[in-house]
Amino acid sequence: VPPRPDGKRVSLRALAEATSLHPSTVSRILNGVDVRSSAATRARVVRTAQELGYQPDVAARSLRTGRSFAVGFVIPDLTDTLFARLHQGAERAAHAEGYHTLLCTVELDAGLCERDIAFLTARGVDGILLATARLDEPLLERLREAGTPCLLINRHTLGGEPFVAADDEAGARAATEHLLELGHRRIGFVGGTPGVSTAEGRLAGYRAAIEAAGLGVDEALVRGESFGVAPARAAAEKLLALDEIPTAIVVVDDMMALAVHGVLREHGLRVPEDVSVTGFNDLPIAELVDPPLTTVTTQPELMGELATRILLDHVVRGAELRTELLPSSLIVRGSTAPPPLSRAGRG
Amino acid sequence: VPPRPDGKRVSLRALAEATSLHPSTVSRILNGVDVRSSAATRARVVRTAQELGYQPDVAARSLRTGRSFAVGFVIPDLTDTLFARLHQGAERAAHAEGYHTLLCTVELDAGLCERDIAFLTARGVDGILLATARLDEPLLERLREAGTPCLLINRHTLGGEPFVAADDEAGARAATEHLLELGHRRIGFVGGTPGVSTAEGRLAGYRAAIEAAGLGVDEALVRGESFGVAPARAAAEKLLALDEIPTAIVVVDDMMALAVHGVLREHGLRVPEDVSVTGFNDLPIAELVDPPLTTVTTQPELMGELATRILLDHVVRGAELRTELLPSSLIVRGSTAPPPLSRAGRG
DNA sequence: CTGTTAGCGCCTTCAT
DNA sequence: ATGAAGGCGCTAACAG
Repeated sequence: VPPRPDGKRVSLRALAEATSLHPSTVSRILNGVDVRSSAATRARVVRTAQELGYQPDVAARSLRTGRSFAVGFVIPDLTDTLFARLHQGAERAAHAEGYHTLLCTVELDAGLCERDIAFLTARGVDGILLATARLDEPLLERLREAGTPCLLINRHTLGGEPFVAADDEAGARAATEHLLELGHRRIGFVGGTPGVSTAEGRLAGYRAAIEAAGLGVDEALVRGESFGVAPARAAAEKLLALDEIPTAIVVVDDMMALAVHGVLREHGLRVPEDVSVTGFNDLPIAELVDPPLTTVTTQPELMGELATRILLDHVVRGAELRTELLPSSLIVRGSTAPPPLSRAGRG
Repeated sequence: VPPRPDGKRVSLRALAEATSLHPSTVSRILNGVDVRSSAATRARVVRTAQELGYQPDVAARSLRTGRSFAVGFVIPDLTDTLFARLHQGAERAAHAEGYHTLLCTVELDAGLCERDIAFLTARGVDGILLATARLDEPLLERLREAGTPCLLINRHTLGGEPFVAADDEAGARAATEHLLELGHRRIGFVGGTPGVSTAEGRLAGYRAAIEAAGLGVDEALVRGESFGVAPARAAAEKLLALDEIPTAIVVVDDMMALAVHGVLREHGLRVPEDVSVTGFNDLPIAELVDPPLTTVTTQPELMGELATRILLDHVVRGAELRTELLPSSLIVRGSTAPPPLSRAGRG
């Protein structure tokens, strides 16, 4: 006896009896596969299926087809709004194909680990979206062996695996150029975890802009050990301990930018009058704080949606996985202004 | 032929052959059910299971047992950190029992709707955690009929359904009392969506504190049509349009409190010098902004964890669902201070 | 155009 | 203490 207390989920067999057809015929019609039935019976079946509220049993279907109709979504921390937004897009695209996402929460910056692979493969996900990849991700090989397709999202590797991510370099370059145009010449950088493409890409964009302006990169101005509020505060303190402090700081992330702002405040410095600050990701708070934060936006929902579509195109229809680089664009708000010297010069 | 390209997941049968036992024996041993085998063979089976990396096929197991080993988690929007934190706790507790959570994202304040029920029951979840209930939630009856247990989390109904939630009333009362102690007598309230327990409970706490202080509630000071940043701004504008504006505002949510702060700023008012502001939920940004936000904390991870444990105790072991009210506590930060008049009086 | 058959991997009753 | 048998609900080959 099946333990389910209510004995009345309509099965395919019940539907077949109701329509005086064979289960397999009904199955074919409802799945739109091998449709040789007349339009009349087809309509009849579909209608009674709706009337009886037929819902195919996913477990049975999975067992039979070998597909679970789930994609794993490996993410560090939904508490970070960026990842929540990525997931929102992914969920929407998954539902559109009758799929659902299976969340696998991992430690930030730890990459993919055995436990996660076990969790996801045990549930037989048909594919994986990995948002936490490091530049070197040896365990991807394990997934390949297991035959589970994997698409990187948000962060990419150096191994040439397909990914969907924002153009981090262009975003950081735009932010830095914006500061250069305002007249800043001494621009600090508060970065993220080394070995992670978002951190490295944004740093590269910062460097590229500085060098394109004919200025050398002063390595004393490049700080940041890892993502996170505490590291950001530490990095800011180091920048403020310099003999000559920067007049602007490019920060790798919005929350971290707010943390940097906090440290500046503690030192009696005002944003943007004394020091300009830029962030990354355009979190909802960015426009609520004072001053509203100049930042780079990256359309995370779109990214999640696109990545999921690409992955499911592969899983469901056998298309090739492919890489997409999404544009990032600068949003100028109140946290950036000309440097104090040029203001003094003007005044 | 099963479509899975790699033909080599170890099945129970493979394990049986490896141990020269019958599949059913192996099953019994691994599930710890009806254990009549000798300790020796038991150990041998467990060991080889680990060696071969045996993972029971969830689909097959679900089909057979009628359990899906998944609980649905109905949530409005992971972008709101509160819900992300609830989920984090829930996920942890679910994993501890071999369960996973199946996220079902719904519109904020819409309660439970047909589509969500269909989504979750189609996947045969063994239970549902509903974080978006309204005080009147007629569709819960539908779930009862379907035989899917449901535990409310975060918000409760008036129908007496079991829930796990924070003491919203006590939290708002504490915030209001704190303002009263600072000397405020004209305290505004920016509330959330009517018909939702968190909004109503916090409003009730505000009222209770005002009345306990021997003051009458001035209904002109009670504003707010629904949760959200835009409604919060509108409510703040209304409070500032009064002949005599409040010297403090209790806001039903942190993000909304920041929005209110923004409106105050636009009107040339400083927080807390001119107007004090309190929030609710203690989001991570609360301590990063300037001034850091005085708010009420509610341990959302614990709430998610506890609710999941209670639900699974019911699902797995048949325990009764029960209600738990978690304490909320006030965190005093920089956004609250004595009202301007008393400061003038002191000065 | 429709029905028959078989089996996905597992658990559970019943028989040894 | 173990084996045998059956079936959960569905789909995909192969007849008719």
